[in-house]
Amino acid sequence: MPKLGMAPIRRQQLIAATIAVIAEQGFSNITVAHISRAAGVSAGIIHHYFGGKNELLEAAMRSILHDLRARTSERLAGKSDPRERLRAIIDANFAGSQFSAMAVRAWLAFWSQAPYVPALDRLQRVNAARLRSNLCHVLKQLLPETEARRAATALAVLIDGLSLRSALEGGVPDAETARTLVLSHAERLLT
Amino acid sequence: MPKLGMAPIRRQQLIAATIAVIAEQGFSNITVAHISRAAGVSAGIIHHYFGGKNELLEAAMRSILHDLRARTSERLAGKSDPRERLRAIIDANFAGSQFSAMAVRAWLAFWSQAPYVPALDRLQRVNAARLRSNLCHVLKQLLPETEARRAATALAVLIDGLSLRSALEGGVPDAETARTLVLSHAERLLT
Amino acid sequence: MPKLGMAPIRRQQLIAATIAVIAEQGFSNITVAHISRAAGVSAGIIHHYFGGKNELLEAAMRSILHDLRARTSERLAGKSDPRERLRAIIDANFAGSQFSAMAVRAWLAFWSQAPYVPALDRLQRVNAARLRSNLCHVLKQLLPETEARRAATALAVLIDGLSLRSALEGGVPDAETARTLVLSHAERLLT
Amino acid sequence: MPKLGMAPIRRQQLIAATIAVIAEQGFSNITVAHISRAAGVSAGIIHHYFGGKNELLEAAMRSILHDLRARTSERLAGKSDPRERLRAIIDANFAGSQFSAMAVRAWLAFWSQAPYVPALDRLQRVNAARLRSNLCHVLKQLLPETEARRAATALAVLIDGLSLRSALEGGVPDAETARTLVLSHAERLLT
DNA sequence: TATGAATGAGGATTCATTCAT
DNA sequence: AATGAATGAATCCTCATTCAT
Repeated sequence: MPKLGMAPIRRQQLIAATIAVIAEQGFSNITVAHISRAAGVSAGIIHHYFGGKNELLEAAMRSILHDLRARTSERLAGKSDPRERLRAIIDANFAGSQFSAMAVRAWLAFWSQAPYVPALDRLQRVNAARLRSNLCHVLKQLLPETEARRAATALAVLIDGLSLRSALEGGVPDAETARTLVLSHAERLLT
Repeated sequence: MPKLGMAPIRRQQLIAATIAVIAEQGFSNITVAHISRAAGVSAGIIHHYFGGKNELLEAAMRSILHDLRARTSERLAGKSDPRERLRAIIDANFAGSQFSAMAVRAWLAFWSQAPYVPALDRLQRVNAARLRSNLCHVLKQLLPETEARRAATALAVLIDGLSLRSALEGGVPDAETARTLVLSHAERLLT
Repeated sequence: MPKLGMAPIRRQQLIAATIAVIAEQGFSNITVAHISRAAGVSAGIIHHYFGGKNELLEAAMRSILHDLRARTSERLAGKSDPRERLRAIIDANFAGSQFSAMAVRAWLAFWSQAPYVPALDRLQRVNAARLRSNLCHVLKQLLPETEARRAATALAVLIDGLSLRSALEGGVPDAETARTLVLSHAERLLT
Repeated sequence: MPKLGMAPIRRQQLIAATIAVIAEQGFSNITVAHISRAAGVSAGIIHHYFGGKNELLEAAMRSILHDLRARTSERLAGKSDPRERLRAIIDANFAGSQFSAMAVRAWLAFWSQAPYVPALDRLQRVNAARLRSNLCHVLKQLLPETEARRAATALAVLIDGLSLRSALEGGVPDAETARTLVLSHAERLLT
């Protein structure tokens, strides 16, 4: 049932299906057939809209990253107190879809591929740099520069480590505990 | 040229080649052809010694884990001071081949597959539990139980997070910095 | 923007695009997408006007043959001297678009398909028969019948061989040399 | 039934099947499935031995050209009289498998592809140059150089044109008539 | 023990064609 | 009349696995 202006809808549909399938089957086992079936469309349409499997995968990772970024901006908006801003950054990484079971699995999948796929690697690096820069910026208002930088690295590593652990343990991730762990570490760094 | 007693040698050869190839190409891109070429043998031999690709993969992960365990025991041997023991555990995770560029890449690859392959999942869980248990055991001698458990989790997450980051950044991992980061965090937890 | 009386225009547009694309990409590599893009229209329209890819291909070959026939009639018109008529036939085959780089490539493409596509085969045979009959008719005025028939065959073969060579060599075909070669051969046959 | 040293046999088998299938189905319609079925093997083996469809196609054309070259050398061997040598060259082009129905069809197919496939183009050009050079060399012993060169071109064009015609007409090619036509033309050029 | 030949299932991709708008 | 969305069949290719030698 061909309609006009389906492009953005289908693209979004396919990206969502891709993330779901990656989370469910892992990166090495996904096929365009799986994805298209999950999206309720034919396999050929993926090439129509994305040009190929790799491009779809890249678009999916980009979408996840975009969501994270949007969530961070949103939570940061209107806050000026450094501690509040720190909390906002951490929360953005452990809330909503980001920390859902599906999202962490997809994260893990993309991480595992990034070293071998330049396009994914770029995205991963940009994202890592952004997280660290966000943390660093806030921490500089609370700590001396050298300290701030070290603390930013430590927090970023904790955040990634928790995502990883969550993906590996399965089930619904315990966002609350995760947040507490990072925040308590942050507090310790600030005193 | 059939020789007697080749089994353990060949098995070791193939496992080493597997880890090397995984580190170099990632998990989704390896083939038995790659592995056997890297090992300098024919493709068929893999089935002779391991029964199939999956079994070889499992053996490779088991081998990595075995190495880590051996290294930990070795460093722990003869030490009774809790702080020294803590340091030994951390060092075992960031030293020698374990933290080499190849090993972290292989780790990441196995992590990404574990949720979808029961055999790998078991290994991953056993390993994670052992690390936490090791840390917990030591920390209980320095902190109240609840605190100790929380601290063990935090340190384990940091260790995994650093491996992940190291795999993603490429190049030779900075084991020194990694160790420092974890140890300084540990110190903070103990005071 | 639907317009009335577009049919002949669109058909011509598509046929021209088809010939251009065949010349540029060869027969095995053309797609309706290529052709429609070259014609600046959508892919679906081809089926609207021609019913399918094969029919369009047939129409394109028919168009080339039609041009050749028109050119021959034109040059033959008003000439009664046998030698002049012979020259006219030859010239028609090596002049204008017929012998252009594009046309010879298209010819070659159709030749290569003809044995496997009845519709194209018919066209090819009709054309070959017409050339031979034209030549034979003229030559009979200059030579005994048996000789004439043999000479007609030789000239037809030379003409086809030159088209082939020209298609294979690429670049702008040297129509002048081609004409000279055939005409000098013709002269030799007549003396 | 895997055996050792099958490589050359299988390669030859597959090349023969390729030529047969091209002759039977044309270039645009052949698939690796057709070829492998004709050779009585599986489709995968083509990639094992040739790396891919294109490489097999190239090998097939190379094989045809190699045969022609061998046949020419063979017929030329031990002949020193220019007219005899000329006859030998022509005969090599119209005899045996070369002029069989299958071979001319395959020739036509390769011709049609050459302009779009560099590897085939190279082969085609080398072959054309060799034919012309062979003819030229002989004719220089019978005619002044300029004449000889022109005559070589004319004979080469006739030979190609006859192959083309033969492919288009189908059935068993009339090698006898072809040879007569070229030879009579040659005689005329020499007097 | 070890190899290389061979297979066949499965995957990505291409593409002519159909059809609602 | 014309488009672009959508399909599904067909094609090339990959690869784990099997097996005779």
